[in-house]
Formats: sequence, structure tokens, C-alpha cells
Amino acid sequence: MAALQKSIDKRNALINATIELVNNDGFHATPMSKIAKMACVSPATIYLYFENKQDLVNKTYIEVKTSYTAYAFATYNETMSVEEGFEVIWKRIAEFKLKESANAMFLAQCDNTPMIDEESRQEGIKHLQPLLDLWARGKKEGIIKPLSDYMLYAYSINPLSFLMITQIRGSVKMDKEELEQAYQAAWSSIKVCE
Amino acid sequence: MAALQKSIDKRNALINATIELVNNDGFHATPMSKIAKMACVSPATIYLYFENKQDLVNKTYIEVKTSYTAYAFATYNETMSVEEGFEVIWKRIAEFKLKESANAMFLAQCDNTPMIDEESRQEGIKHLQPLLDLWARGKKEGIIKPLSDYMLYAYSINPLSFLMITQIRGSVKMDKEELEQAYQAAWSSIKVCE
DNA sequence: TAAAAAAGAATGAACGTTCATTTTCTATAT
DNA sequence: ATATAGAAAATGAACGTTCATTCTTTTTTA
Repeated sequence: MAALQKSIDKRNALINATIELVNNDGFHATPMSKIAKMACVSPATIYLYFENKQDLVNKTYIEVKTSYTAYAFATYNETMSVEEGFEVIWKRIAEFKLKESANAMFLAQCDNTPMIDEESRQEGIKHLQPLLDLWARGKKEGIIKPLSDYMLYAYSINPLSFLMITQIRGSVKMDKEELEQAYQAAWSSIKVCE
Repeated sequence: MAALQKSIDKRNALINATIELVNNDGFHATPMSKIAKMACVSPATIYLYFENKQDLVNKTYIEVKTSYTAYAFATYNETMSVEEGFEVIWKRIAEFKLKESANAMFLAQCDNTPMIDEESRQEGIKHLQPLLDLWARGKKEGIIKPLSDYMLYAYSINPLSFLMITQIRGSVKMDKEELEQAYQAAWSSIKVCE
């Protein structure tokens, strides 16, 4: 009973303020006082909802990542063919970046800086299970080349850059040989020209 | 004479320390004192080489971006066909991300956060002129679809994600209609499957 | 020896977090 | 229905620390 009297609206206001301010100024350049002001709350109140600043941004990350994957997988289901599955997910990701651009920008910042705890990154990855399953199915069916799963995490961030990416922050690693192989595969599959 | 007695080695040490520390901790979480220590220099000495912290990171960005574009265009020349030009540049960018991964990671952070001044971003873009020219040539020859130049900046960061990207920090903008058109074009040109 | 370069200590502002207090809510007794 | 007591929630001010930058002094250079 006790813990749940805290207002969900206030929590949401804090999360939204965090997204907007971090997008504009970056994590370390947004003071708690500013987040509080934008959420119409006292600085001290933040600590009733979150342990500290790091916890606030971690939780915000997980929340946005969760909504991202929910959006990405909304029109997908497991009975689809591998090709159709990737196509459907691709289109939803594009739509998310188009329609939820503030959220997308926030994720881009989180995914390219050291601002999120490794633990929370891992937590975010967990929501990608449907994509991992699709990937595995594609490999089983011989439709997808036998590349590292590392590529898949890159795909989940950006379905095209996954062919190009070299760095993903955190513990997901790929060795240079795999990367080189991937680059070669990648070139043959793109066309910048008609 | 005066200004040039300052050691270029010391300046380089400061730039390199900035790259490494910002990669690990982020811009605002790397104190000047730490940069100084890693460069084996007094904090006060940094201010003989750079105006302030912002100037240090701006200059570092421009330096890395310059080396990036130099690398990307090293094997390209204007007598090549449009197709060959893009292929050659693509391969060099891949190589850069592979071999200069610390520099690539630093750029990714700069390109996805508000840590660099708008003015310095623009300065970085200037080095992309050869790519802009190639792009224009491709459109003139009718080889490249009539898409926004905005796409090209995305390409220069990541030749594949340019088909997917929605956000580039700074003043380069693309309207939603253009983006949507681009996404549709993009899907038909990629294959995640063999 | 004089001027530039470098150093380390000092300064003042900004920030995350906590503390002491007030306000709001809710459950019960009248 | 209303009043009230106790607890939870919220607050604003205060604390202690950290950090960018500057100041004064020392070292290096030519």
C-alpha cells in the first residue's frame, strides 16, 4: 500500500524531463535541480522515486528501450517467414525513429556514450529476444549467413548500420576477423545507386 | 615565434588523453585534472594550449574528424565512376572503424551527443566536400535518386545507416516527408538474407 | 638575463544529496 | 458526515565535495 501512493504522473514527468533535458544538454550537463524544475517538483522529491541520478537515467533508459522494442515488434509474430519478419520489424523501427524522434535520439545518446550502467544495458538487451529467435531461425533455415550474434545487437539499434558498425558499448564483443568478414558481406548487399 | 615554442608533443598528448578519457567516461565526467595527469602536464598548462575545456574538445573533434575524412578519401579520386567512388569510400570507412576504433568511437560519441559546439560541427562537415561533389555528380548523371543532401551527411558518418538515420545533431535538417520517402527507398535496397 | 612556459596551490561556483520541517493523505472514531 | 491523528509525501535550505579556471611562483629556453 505504502509505496504505491507515490504518483505515477510525477514519475512520468521526471522521466520525460530527463529525456528532454538530456537530449538538449547531455547527461552530466543536466542538473537534478533542472530536472526537478521541469517536472514541477522539488529536487529532494526525485529521491523518493529514484535512488540517485544514475538510477534515474538507468530507469529512463530501460523505459525508453522497452517502448522501443514493443514498438518494433508490434506487428511481428512468429508464424511469419524469416524474410517477412525482418521486413516488418525494419519498417516499425523506421516508423519509431520518425514518430518518436525524441525517444530515438535519447537512445542514440545512451547507446553511444558511457552514461548507462552495464547492468542496465544488459537489461535493455533482454527485450530483444524475439529478434534473437528470428535470427536463430534464419540461420537454422540457412537463410542467414553464419555471422556473430553481435551483429544482431547492432541490427536492433539500426537495421542497416548493423552491417557497418564496429563498436557497441558494453560487453557485447566481436573480433576483428568477424568484422572484416561482415564488411565484405555488407558491401555486396547494398546499393547506393539505382 | 613566441606561440610556436609550445611543444606539439604536449598538445598531442592532451588530444590523445582527451580521446581516451572521453571514450571511457564521457566528456563531462572527465575532469581537466585527469586529462592533465594522463598527458603528464599541470592542469594550468592545458590553458596555454586551449582556451578552455570546450575548446579542447572542439579542437579534438575537428582533429579526429579531419583524420577520418582524410582516411576515407585516401584511395578515391575524381576520375573514378560514381559507383566506384562510393565503393572505394565505403571500404575505407569500414577500414577506419576497424583499425582506428578509438577514434571512431570518439566520433560516434561526438555525433550523438550535444558535447560539440555547432560551429565545430559545421567545421567538420566542410571536410566532406569530395563526397558532396561525388553525390552531386551521381545525381547529375541520374545514377542517384533525388534525395536530400541531409542523407549524405548521414552517409558520411555511416554509409549504411544513412538510409535509416533520422537524427543528426546540429543544423542539418530533413523534413518528415523526405525521411519517409527515404525509408521506402531503403527497404527495397537491402537484403539481410542471402 | 629576460621572456616564455610550466607548475601547483588557491578560488569560487555549481552540483548531488541529505536534513529538518511542512503539507497532504487516509483511516478511524465520533 | 466530520474531525483528527498518524504516516507518507513533498519541500526548500543547507552541506560537503568536485571541478574549471586563475593566480603567483618557479623553471626552462634562447
